[in-house]
Amino acid sequence: MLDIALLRRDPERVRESARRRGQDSAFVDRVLELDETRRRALTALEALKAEKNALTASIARAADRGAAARELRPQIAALDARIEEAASAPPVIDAQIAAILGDVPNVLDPSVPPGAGSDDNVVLRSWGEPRAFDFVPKPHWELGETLGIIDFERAAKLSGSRFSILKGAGVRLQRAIAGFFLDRAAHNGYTELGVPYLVSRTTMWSTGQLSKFADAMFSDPSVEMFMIPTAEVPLTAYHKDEILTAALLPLQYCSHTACFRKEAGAAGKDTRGLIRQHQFEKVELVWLTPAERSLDDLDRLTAHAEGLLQELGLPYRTMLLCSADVGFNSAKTFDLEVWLPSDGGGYREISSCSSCTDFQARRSNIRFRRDAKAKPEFVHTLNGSGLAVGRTLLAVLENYQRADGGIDLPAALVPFAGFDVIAADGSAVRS
RNA sequence: GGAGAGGUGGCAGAGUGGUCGAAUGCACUCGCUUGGAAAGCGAGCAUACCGCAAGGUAUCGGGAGUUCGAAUCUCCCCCUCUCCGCCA
Repeated sequence: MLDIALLRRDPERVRESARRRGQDSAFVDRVLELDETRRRALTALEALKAEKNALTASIARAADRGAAARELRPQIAALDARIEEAASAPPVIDAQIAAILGDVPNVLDPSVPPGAGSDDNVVLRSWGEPRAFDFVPKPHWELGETLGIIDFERAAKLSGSRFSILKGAGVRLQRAIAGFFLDRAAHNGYTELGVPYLVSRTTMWSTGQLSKFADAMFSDPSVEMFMIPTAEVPLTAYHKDEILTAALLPLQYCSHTACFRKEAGAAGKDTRGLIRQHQFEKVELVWLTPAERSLDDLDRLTAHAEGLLQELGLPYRTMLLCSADVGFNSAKTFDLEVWLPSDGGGYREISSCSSCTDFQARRSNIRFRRDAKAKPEFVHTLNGSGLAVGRTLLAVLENYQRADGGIDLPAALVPFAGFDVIAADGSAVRS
């Protein structure tokens, strides 16, 4: 949520950000108008309340309270009527402002390049050479089915489309990937949390997933619980309603969770394979940090995610998302796209690293004090995948496939997997 | 699911109808003291909103009510804890 003070102080900055996102900026004037009305109504109401409080206090001070109360009752009753009338407006206006502001995306960082869509994202850097194959590389779903380590058919039988069942070496490899990510996260200073996969409506709202994205999430309305679309939600909201001390910052958390998404808007896209599933695993990295460190720490977080791809020897490129492609919560986002050799080759998103500035912290009410006497300030929240586990699995399968259909594991995964080859018959082999 | 207890400032914990935004302790900040430190002493120390300011308004889990007046009384809801039941 934006600070309404920012709209008062610098409305043009908010308008410009909205325009750069390709969105209507008319809400700025609407909110400012409501705000003006609200303040006038509030001042009037508070004056009446002050008047009443003064009368009440005089009763408390009177020698004979009963007599004083009887004497002042008509005056107070008259004030009560005016107060009741004056009190009706502010909450209504507050709700109107909150409803508008709650659906306004974060203000973009100045360094975000202009653009109209994902084609305008900027390639910042590339790492690694895509491997030259002396055979036609297969897509991972073919590899997985041939090896007998991914079973889409039976998953569809159990749950429908966009589900998969990993088996044997496949699920062991997935577990190794997650273990590798968590191990590196620990080395990079992240504290691992085992978090709930179901969270309340309030929590979802406080990290910006609601109310705009309710359609994208699985939920149980009977208990008002939502299945997390990413561990960003519980990790970011972990310190909800807390006032932290500056010495604690920056805080770094990571978690390996399943994630659940309806993918309602992606009908017909990526219908084959592991790319787009209703349920997938991810290791998420989250920072809480002071404003002045926000962008530097975003670079650190991104470097941590990139380091994983480098250790795995997976070629990737780092994209700076353009103004139209930056998500609702984010002020600035880097996407990491991993090289997939199948289908002629191409880059696919495997991590998205964002600074949400104080946008989520304001919704979550997460603050800190610079020193004992300082006023609490909102922290900045950063998040990024480190990395998407399912997509890493398919990237490993495709990039490390052999002509015979077997897979050579990248060296970094071997200690976590306990094997270094998936043989052509699907068996895990330690050579 | 049943029964009970409880939710007060950064923390602990008083407060059961008025002068209570809230005792006290801890933590923290500043000062005195000291060669320095500890102890001791003194002062300060919740949040949000409105206002140039003085100041005002609201907030004791959330909401509604009683009352001239509610942290305190009533009702509803939420959460936590304990015991019982059930269960991976």
